[in-house]
Amino acid sequence: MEVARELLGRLLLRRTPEGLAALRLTEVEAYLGVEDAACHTFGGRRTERTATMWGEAGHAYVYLIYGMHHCLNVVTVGDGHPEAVLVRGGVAVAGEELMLRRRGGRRRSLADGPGKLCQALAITRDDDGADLCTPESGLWIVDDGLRVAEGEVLRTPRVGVDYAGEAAAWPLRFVWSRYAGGR
DNA sequence: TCTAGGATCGGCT
DNA sequence: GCCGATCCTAGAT
Repeated sequence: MEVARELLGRLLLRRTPEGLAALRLTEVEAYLGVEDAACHTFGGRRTERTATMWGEAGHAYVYLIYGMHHCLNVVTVGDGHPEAVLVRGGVAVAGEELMLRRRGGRRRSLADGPGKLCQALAITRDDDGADLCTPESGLWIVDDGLRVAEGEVLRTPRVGVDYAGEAAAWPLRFVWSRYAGGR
């Protein structure tokens, strides 16, 4: 929850042969590991897919959903505690034209959803395990000093986890209110 | 080996 | 607001 809150306003950068692109994060969700029924590692599940969630904090956990979209997560705790933050949305601060091309010219919904965000940044399963703390990975997060005021942080239940029982109601979705609206 | 279903998106009504 | 696309993953057999 702490990392989710702190990621709002941070920059997610992406370097590929096509060029540099950057998003300022506006929407994230916390997934609290083995005790969270909405989390892929609920109940201690440990599979090939979720292997990176069980690994070192600060790395990317990328998975495919609905057979066609990718979702990017930031692995948090580490040390046997497989928790993560799902990156759900951001606004362009660099490389907007490049991201537009990848998104098929959809300027109004460039990266306001986890699948769209991955498409805009060309993130796939190949990026699973990437070290998000160094530019050398080509996918990394930086703090440029900007801070999102506490009064601008909106908290709601997470999206699409109705099946998760009690956990479905936990207010683990963090949204930068000035960018709320797009889902 | 089989099967059900999913941390979504976009087009259509 | 509804619904189909599309295929991997995980659990059951």
